[in-house]
Amino acid sequence: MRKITIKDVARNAGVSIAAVSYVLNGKENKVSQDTIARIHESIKDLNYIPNMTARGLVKNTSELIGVIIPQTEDHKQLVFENPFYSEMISAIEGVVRDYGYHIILAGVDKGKTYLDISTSRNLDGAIIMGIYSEQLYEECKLANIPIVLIDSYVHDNDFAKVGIDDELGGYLATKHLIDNGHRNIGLVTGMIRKDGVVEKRFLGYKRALQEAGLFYNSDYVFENSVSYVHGRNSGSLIASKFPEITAIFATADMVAFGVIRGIKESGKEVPGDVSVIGFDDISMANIFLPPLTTVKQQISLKGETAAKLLIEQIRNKRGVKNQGDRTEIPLEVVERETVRKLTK
Amino acid sequence: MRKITIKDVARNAGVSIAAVSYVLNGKENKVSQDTIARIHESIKDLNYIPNMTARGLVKNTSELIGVIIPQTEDHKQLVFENPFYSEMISAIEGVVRDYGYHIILAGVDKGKTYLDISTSRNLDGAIIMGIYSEQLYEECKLANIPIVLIDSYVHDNDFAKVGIDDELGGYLATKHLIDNGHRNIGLVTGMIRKDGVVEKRFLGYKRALQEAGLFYNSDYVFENSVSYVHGRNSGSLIASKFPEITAIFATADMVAFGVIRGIKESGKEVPGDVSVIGFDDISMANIFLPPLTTVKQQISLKGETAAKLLIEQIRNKRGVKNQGDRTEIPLEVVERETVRKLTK
DNA sequence: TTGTAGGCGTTATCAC
DNA sequence: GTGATAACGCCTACAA
Repeated sequence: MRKITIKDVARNAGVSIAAVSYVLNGKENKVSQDTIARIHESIKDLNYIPNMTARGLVKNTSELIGVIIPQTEDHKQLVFENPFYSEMISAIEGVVRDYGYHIILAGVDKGKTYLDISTSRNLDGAIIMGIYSEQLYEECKLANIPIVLIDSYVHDNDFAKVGIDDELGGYLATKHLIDNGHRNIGLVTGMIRKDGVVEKRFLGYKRALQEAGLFYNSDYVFENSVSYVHGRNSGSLIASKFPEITAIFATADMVAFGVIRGIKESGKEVPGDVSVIGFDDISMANIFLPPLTTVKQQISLKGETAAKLLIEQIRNKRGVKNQGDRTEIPLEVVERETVRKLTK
Repeated sequence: MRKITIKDVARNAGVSIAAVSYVLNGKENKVSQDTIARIHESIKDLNYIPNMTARGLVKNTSELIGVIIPQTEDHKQLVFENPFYSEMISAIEGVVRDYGYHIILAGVDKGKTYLDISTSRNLDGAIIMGIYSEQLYEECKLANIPIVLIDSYVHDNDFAKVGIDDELGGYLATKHLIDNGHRNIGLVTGMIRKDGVVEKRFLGYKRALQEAGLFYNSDYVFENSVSYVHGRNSGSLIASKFPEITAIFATADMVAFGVIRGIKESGKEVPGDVSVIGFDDISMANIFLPPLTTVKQQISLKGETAAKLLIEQIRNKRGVKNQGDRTEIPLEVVERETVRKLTK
């Protein structure tokens, strides 16, 4: 069963190839009403579907958008265990589809894989989630396509960025704890890297402490991977060795889940003995028991925004150059059941 | 900055275009060692990256694999909130990448979108997750590319299928409850559709009941969407109106989470008052508190298997036609803390 | 308004 | 061994 091409519809409609191409591309003013009708009919008859590959070759576009995702180090699997990413991708796919694009999902290995996929697939644009090496950013520039970075603080005007005010988020979380009467507040977090979201949250944590006249104690920060197990380890460590800590700010919900587990395993209660606040508000946060108090970032909105920004850039290719702005999605703490008000 | 092509490489190396193409495609026996070396050097020099689009046009392949995902009805968002899918996609992406393919992620709207994407993008193959209408399957056949269905029981030898023995899973879950002394066992589940996974699990539930000489009571099955909220509603309903029910089989972990929440909200305990067993063993199952007893399907393995099967089919295009086999991933119940042994 | 023809980057067939 | 050159399916001047 041969694939049917523009030629077939041309023949079937008794017109030229060019005519078909015209109506396919909306240049209908170049074609008579009669021809248009005949062509449309043929298209329907033959069930013709344009070949994007061929089109892409000549128009030098692909209607394809790359979504690049962090790689877990060990597994060479996408970091999908964290539902955070799935929610965002889902959102991205939604808007992108509305505009007629499709998504290519790809992890990036070591080496220059990114540039590879970008140019070999002729991507129209890309969304990059999470933080990467400088090298990746350099590659991206070479690729020379619109790119929007999610959650990156890289100082570079070549990329549009969407994210949140992580410093504020850290501040909000910590302040919420302070407002509830807590004074010795632990921080359980992933690696604090320069210009990473985690660092900002950490900074917010310190600011809230300082503003409240509280002493920042570096013994109270438990820094490791942003993972459930790290949370769990830290939780039990805190519960057993740091009885003075009455509240914990975990810089990701997944970590918070671990913290709570660890605490409970050490025979203490949340929020009875120690309060916990998370970060992200992934959908599990409200499903977990007890429901997690956390600072909510609107994950879907973030994805949508990134997608829209990207498409805008793609469409305005010739237009104004992107300014490197960072558009920020609002934040709010949502109170559920893991933070207790300290009376006394 | 013009994109550099095979032509540039040829010129730079002082050889013909054909020669370059040869070494690019491993037909090195047709080219002298010297030429090969010069070409490789030029490639590196110029940082040449082949254009898959052009290649695809002539070879009529794309090295692209479609991953089609169910659509939630309301939101037009991928059904990604269920981490189940993310885990699988992650697995798929991993193996597919190893073989040099990329993944196009797409939800399918109403209408014939699937065929569209498949032929317009010239997909080399596709993986379809979940259950769809007959119409979709018909479309797929028209597309005429290798397709593997995940979790489908469609009677059709044109597709390879990978899944699990859902009937057995349902049986195992229910039997586990029975073995722990429970006699009045509720079933909380998504819609029971003919040939759907849920129906099979339902059948397994009934078989276990029957085998144990237990009465099947249709009042005890709570059928609605496979969602957290449905679980929650059913949980509280059961806890308040069906005190005789001491155990519940929820046909998905997400539902089980809801059930547990509902039960607790009605002032009862899990597993103290009522036991709950889930299905899937998504990663949250072990993170949830209490850790969920559930029947584990190896989600990643399922994705990997599907991907490998598909690639095999793609590679053997000329070879044996797929037999429509359904390869099944083993199942096991993993005991955690939501099922209590009834002594009485 | 319509059709012809060149070209997008590659591959592959044939001569040389 | 090597190199023209005709496809692949489509778009778009340009000419008719």
